[in-house]
Amino acid sequence: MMSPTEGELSILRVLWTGGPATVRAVNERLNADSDREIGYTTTLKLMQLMSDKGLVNRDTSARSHVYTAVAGRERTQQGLLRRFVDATFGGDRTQLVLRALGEGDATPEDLAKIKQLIAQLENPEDHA
Amino acid sequence: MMSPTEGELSILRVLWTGGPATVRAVNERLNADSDREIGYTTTLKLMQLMSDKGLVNRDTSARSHVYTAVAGRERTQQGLLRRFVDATFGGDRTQLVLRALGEGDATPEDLAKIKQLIAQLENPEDHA
DNA sequence: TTGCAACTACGAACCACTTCGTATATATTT
DNA sequence: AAATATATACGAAGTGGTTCGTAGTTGCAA
Repeated sequence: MMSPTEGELSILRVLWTGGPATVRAVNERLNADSDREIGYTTTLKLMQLMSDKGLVNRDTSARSHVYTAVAGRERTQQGLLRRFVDATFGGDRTQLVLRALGEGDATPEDLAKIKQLIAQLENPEDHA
Repeated sequence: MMSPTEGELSILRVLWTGGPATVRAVNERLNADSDREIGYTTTLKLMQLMSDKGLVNRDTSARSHVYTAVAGRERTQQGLLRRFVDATFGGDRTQLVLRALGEGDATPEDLAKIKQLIAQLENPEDHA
């Protein structure tokens, strides 16, 4: 599965969180979230290309086509993460984590979640 | 400070780890690390552009110019990380961390380092 | 039924990045 | 001194992504 570009990713995020949607719905959501005004046909074109690439599925039975994300959220994020950590941290994932936590605005809840995962990784049998 | 592109980043990584270097040295290091053969003039051009952008400093006193990274490693990585986490995880840094750790190949040493940082974040006064 | 609104299709321009060829200058070797 | 190797400079093309205008179609409302 090919990695989405930034523009494609912003559309996938809409479909991941809100479920299947029309071009208009996606475009409005996109414009609601960002300051930049994005033209309707721009979103349309992008979603058509995504359909060609197989990133989304397109239901053409109604006049307004309904698009559904095909690319899985976790798989896609994993793929992008790998590329990013290779390019920016030379593949060292721990460096990435340290840098991400180092910004200092993680909440106690965030830290708790992370600690819990670490505990699981250290003692797999406790949670198998 | 502007964010470097992927190509620029690969050059910065060489300068960060090895210190100031000539175009030839950087190009050889680049080719040693990757399978793709990168032309000498390609590296040259890229480094010239980086000099124009202020990402690197250029010492032209010798015939072979010597380049030094200007963009700081940590700052640059922070900037790229921010963009990435915004685009891919909607700005949720904790999601990024969980995903990064979830791949499952972190060593006990990695986990220890991360735990230590978390401890510091939870009890700042112990390390102030 | 006539006109207006909303939809899809698609070409084309634009932009940033990358890559390399070629020209030219400078050092080094024979 | 001539030939060779190595540098920089720079134009130009290729690529991928984004953006939008315009044309054509379909539904809906007056």
